[in-house]
Amino acid sequence: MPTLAEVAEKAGVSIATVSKVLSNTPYFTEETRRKVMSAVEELGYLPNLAARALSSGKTHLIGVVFPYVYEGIFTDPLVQYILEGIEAECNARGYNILLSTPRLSSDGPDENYRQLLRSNYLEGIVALDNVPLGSVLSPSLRKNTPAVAIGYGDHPHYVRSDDLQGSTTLMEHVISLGHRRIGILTVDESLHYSIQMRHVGLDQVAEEAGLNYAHLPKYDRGDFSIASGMQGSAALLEHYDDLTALVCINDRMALGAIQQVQKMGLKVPDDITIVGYDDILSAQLFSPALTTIDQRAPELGHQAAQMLFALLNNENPDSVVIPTQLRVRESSAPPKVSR
Amino acid sequence: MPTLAEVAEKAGVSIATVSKVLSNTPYFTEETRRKVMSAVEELGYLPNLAARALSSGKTHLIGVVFPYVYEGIFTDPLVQYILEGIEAECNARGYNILLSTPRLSSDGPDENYRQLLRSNYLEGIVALDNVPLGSVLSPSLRKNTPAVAIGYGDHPHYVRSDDLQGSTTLMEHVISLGHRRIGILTVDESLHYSIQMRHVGLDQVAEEAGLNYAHLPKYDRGDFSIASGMQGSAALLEHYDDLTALVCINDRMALGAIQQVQKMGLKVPDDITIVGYDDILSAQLFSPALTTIDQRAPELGHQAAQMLFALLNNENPDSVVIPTQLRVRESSAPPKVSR
DNA sequence: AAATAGTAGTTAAGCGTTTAACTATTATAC
DNA sequence: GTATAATAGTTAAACGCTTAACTACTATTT
Repeated sequence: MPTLAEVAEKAGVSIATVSKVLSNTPYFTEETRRKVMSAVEELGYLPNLAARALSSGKTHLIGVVFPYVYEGIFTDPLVQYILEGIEAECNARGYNILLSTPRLSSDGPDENYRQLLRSNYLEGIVALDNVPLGSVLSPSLRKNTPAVAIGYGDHPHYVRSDDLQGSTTLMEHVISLGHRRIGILTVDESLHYSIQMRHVGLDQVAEEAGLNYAHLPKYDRGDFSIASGMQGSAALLEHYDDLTALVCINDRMALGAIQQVQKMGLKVPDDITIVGYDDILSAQLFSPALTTIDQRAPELGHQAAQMLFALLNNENPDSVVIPTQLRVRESSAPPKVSR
Repeated sequence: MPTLAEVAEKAGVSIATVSKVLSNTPYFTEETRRKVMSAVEELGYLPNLAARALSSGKTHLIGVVFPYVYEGIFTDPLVQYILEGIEAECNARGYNILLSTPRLSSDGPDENYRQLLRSNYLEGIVALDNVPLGSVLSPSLRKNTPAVAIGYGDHPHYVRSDDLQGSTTLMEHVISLGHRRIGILTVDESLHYSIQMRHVGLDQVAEEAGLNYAHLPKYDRGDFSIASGMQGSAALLEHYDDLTALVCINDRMALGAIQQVQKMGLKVPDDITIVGYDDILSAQLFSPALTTIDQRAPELGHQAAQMLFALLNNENPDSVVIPTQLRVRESSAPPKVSR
C-alpha cells in the first residue's frame, strides 16, 4: 500500500502538502494540486484509515447496537426496518456502520461490548434500548460518546414509537367495534418497556369503557413467537370460551392465535376478532389480513440516525416520539350478536 | 482516556512491559503482572483500537457486504438470516462487524465502498455476490483481503445454496403431482445468478418430463415483490386459463400470486397449485401455507464466516454448496382431473 | 519604501500502540 | 567457575496520518 510519503516524493512536495490537497485545506496552487493528484492516481494511493483515526481521533464509524436478549436479534422483524433507516442516513454521510450485538444479561452487556464502547472507537452510537434487564447505553458505559437510544431507556436523546398512542388506538378500535369480552395475549411485561407502555394504553381505554383491565383474561407467558401465540390463545379459550376478541401484544403472536382458533373451528373475524401490533410483512399477507399497529420502524431508524448526526454536529436535537398508525384489515369486526 | 504510558508510570514499569503483560507475551513475573493489572484496573485503561490497528495492522474488523441493487437490501428476508449466522461466528471470536451496503451499478460499486475495501481496513470480507451487474468482490477490489462470497460470483472461496438441486426438487415435486400445464413467474434472469441456476434446474426437469421449458408460459418482469407476483399471475392466467400450476421464483411473488388467483375466484391448491422458493416466515403462516424451498440461509452465514476465519488462520477451506430442503405444505396438490 | 497581510509550502511533533533489538540478571550445564 | 541459556525488563523505532508552528515568498497598503 502506497503511503502519503510515497505520494509526496513522486509529486515532489512534502507530505503535509499532499495531506492539505487531499483534505482541501486552503493554500496550494492549481499546479500543486495537479501534481499531487496525478501522483495519487498513478500510485493508487488510499488513506490508511487506522492512521487517520489515530491521528485525527475520527473513525467515521457509527455503532449500531442491537442487544441480544431473549432471542436472536435478527428474528425480530422490526430490526431490519430500523437498520434500513439508519443505513440510509449513514451512507449519505459517508459513515460506516459497526454492527454490535452484545449479549445482555442481568449483569449488563458482555465485556467485549463494554470495552468497545468505552474505547472511543465509535464516534457515535444508535442503540435499541428497551429492556429493563439492563441498558446497553448507561451513562457509565457511553461516557463521552454521543448516543441516541431507540426506546425507553433513560437517555437525554431518544427516539420512541408512541406505544401509548398505538395501544390506545388499538384498544379503542376493538372496543368501538362493540367488544367487551376481550382476552389479552402478551409476554412477561418485565421484559420490555414498550410492552409495559402498551399495557398502560390498553388499561386506560379499557377502564374508560368500564372494563376492569386487571380482570380481563390474560395469557402473559408468551415469548413473541408464533408458537406462543397458538399456545396462549388455546389456553385462554379453554377457560373463557365467550371471548369475542383477542388483543395480542405483537403480530407474530396474533398470527399464531389466528391459526390456532381456526384450527379450533372458529372463524376470524366472524366468531372472534384478533388484532396485533407491529405490522410485519406477514400481517398484510395473512388471510385474514391482520388488523394491527404500524410502528413505522424505518422512520425510527432514520430519525435516530439524524439525531445522532445532529449531536456530532454539536447541535442539540430534541427527542422524538413517532406516532403510530392503525391498520384496519380483515381480522377485526363487530362481535356476533348471538354469542 | 488513559494510555499505556500512564499505566506504565503508575505500575513503575516501561510501556513495553505493560504491552507484554496485556498481550500475554512471555517473560514477566507474577509480581509485575499484578502491578500492571492493578494499574490498569485503577485507571480504567482500555486500549486505543485505532493505535493498535495502525501498529499491528490488525483491526479485528470483518466487513459484511450486502450490495444495494434493485431494492433496499434489508427488504430481502434472507439477508437477516444470513446476518444472524455471520454475527454468531464473529461474536464468538471477538471480531466486530462492519456492515457495508454499497450501491451497485453497472460501473461497479460506489466509490466509498471501493476505497473502504482497498484500504486494508478490513481483515476479511463476507459478501453477498450474486449479481451479474457487477461484483462487490472482484479481484482488483479485494486485493489482499481474504474474502468469502455468498453466491455465484467467480471467487476462490464461496458458499452457495444449491439452487440447481433446489429448483430441480421443486419442479420434480410439481411434475410428480401430475401437472403439465405449468406457468413460471420470475424476474429478469440477467439480474441474479441464482435465479439463472434455478431456471436451469426447472428446465432440466421439464425437459426430462417431455415438456419444452422454453415454451412454458412465463412472466419474467417481476421484481421479487408481492405486487409483481399479483400482476404476473394475473397476466399469465389471462392468456393461459388452463394452467394448473404456477412455479414462482421466490416466495413473495408466490404469495402475491396466491392472493391474486384467490381474488379471481380460484382455489389454491384445488384449482391451481402455487409453489415458491426461499421459505420466508410468511410462507408457513400464509393460508394456504406455501410449498417452497428452504435455502437454510442462517447456515449460509455460518459457513461463510467459518470459511473466512479459516482463511484468516491461513488454512485453505473448501468452498461449500449447501443443500436445500423441499417444504411441502398446502399450496400444492395434484391437478383437478376436470381441467 | 517600509510595514502589513495574504498565499504557498515545509518542518516536525504527536496520536497510542506493537515489536525487534538490546541489556541485565538469574539459573543450568559441564 | 566459566560458558550458555533462559528469563525479565527496557529502549526506541515504526505504523501513516494530521496539524500547529514556522519560513519564504508575493501582493497590497500607507
